[in-house]
Amino acid sequence: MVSLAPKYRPMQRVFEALASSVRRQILAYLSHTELNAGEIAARFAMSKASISQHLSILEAAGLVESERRGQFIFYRQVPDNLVNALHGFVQEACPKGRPLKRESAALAEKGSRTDNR
Amino acid sequence: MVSLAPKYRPMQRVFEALASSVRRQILAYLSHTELNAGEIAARFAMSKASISQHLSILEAAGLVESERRGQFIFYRQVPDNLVNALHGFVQEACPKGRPLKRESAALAEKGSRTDNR
DNA sequence: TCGTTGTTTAGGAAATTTGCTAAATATCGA
DNA sequence: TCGATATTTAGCAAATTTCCTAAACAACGA
Repeated sequence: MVSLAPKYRPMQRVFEALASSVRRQILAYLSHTELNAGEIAARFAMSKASISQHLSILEAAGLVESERRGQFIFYRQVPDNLVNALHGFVQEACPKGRPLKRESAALAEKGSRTDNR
Repeated sequence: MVSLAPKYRPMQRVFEALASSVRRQILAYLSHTELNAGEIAARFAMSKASISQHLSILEAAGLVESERRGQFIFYRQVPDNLVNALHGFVQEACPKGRPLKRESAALAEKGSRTDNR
């Protein structure tokens, strides 16, 4: 009988955000550069309104942040947050001795734990 | 205009599987040991039928595998698959120069790429 | 073989997600 | 200030997810 984490916990929001391939693709675009909402929307066969909604979900999950500059609103990844969330998860869910687990453990050792779980 | 990956692609199934906190918790339980369906269900305030459904989603995503031994059906994590899926994702979606990214790149260098993307 | 235990499948209701169009808000440039 | 451009918010329909109960299936032990 585990008491499950409430829905609003950071970890939950992150994984819900990552469940959509559209949102994962947006994150991939933002891994190289920042882009404004229109530039992002132009890369999908979907209305701007829908992309805007996806962006707000990514933002609520703490994975991206936005900044208005003049007429445009630019989006960029929040550094570390995605890594930290995945790291926290891998910590609990990956079998011991697996590569990513070992790497994450090493990472944890070094400090800099923001603990997104 | 990106052509999004079809829904049945491994990566998509993995992230859909991870979107549920129940399923992530199951993975966490299975990281230490294998458990039969009843033992897993006993840890949640939820019907056995529902847990069975969650298990089948995890199995369809390739994250766990099951084996009947007599009266019981045992579940265990499929080694590497979770790590590989996350690794593939991090590869595309995490900003360059971030810790996990560098670690993953090093991992990729070593070969053993199953490429779950 | 029968009854019991372990697990899944079937069917359905409630909640959530996803996409759309239309309308609202914000900024720019003339 | 007006009109055009950029983006979000509102409201809604369709699809999906999640959980439940009841029934079916599988294996054990007497």
